[in-house]
Amino acid sequence: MPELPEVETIRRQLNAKLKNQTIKSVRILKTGRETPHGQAFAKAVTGKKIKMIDRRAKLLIWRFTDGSSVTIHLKLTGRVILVDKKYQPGKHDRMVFEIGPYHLVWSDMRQFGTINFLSSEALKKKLSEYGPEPLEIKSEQLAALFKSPKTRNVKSALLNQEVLAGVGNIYADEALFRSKIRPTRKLGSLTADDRLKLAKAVQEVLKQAIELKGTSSQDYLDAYGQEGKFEKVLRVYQRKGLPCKVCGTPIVRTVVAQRGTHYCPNCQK
DNA sequence: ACATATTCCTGGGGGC
DNA sequence: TGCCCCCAGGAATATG
Repeated sequence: MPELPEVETIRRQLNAKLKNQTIKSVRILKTGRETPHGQAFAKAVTGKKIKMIDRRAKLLIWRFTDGSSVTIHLKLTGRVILVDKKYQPGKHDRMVFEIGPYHLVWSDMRQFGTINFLSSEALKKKLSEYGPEPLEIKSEQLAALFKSPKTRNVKSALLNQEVLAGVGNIYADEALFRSKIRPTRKLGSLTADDRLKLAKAVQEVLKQAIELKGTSSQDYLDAYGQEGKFEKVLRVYQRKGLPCKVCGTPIVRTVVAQRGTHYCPNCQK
């Protein structure tokens, strides 16, 4: 599922192609997850010139030269892929864009994803709801976010987009493993050393995942339809019952904060 | 101000 | 082989 590293990978790929290009047409194949609804969406974005492709949290943002924008949240199974002009739309495709000489398809098997056309004010408001970008602050600043509330468990803090932006289930579990912290720990039980280790682990995991172009354990593909390679270095996520790569103890899967949660019962205290 | 439950949805896996 | 049931999960929303 697309988290910060996956969306950042797509952002870089799209920005290289779509910057300074104009949206020539929008074909809506399936309505319901866009605002404004239906043809009003197509009408709003047709003719807009892309100033840059941006990202905030897990949100892909097409910033237009007039200050308006399109935001796409891929949720669990969304894909945004550059295709050629002869492309035949598939079952799960929702929209096909013609942008300068390029063609772009947005698809979403489980239909959780959203796409919105926003005024500059609406975008500003939306982005203000997110916590800081973990790769744009110092590890000490990131560590400070894990101080309170003391009763919140550390996994739900990592997943909460208002605490920090962009971490989802895969990288939360991987960062907790790397910092040897059990996902059920309350923030109030973490030492200053735990918080700093966790902050550094979050940053390391996200950076490495961007280098490897994300994780494709489920449905994620990048803007060229390619899989990410982070899956090969996963240490706990989706490794239930497999031996811990550090100590050999079988990895445990439980549910924390309504999410499947993987950890090593020996390494993570 | 926290946790927990529910909702959206489809493909895939387990059970028989 | 083929049902049926259940489950994954981001985040908005409702409820405790």
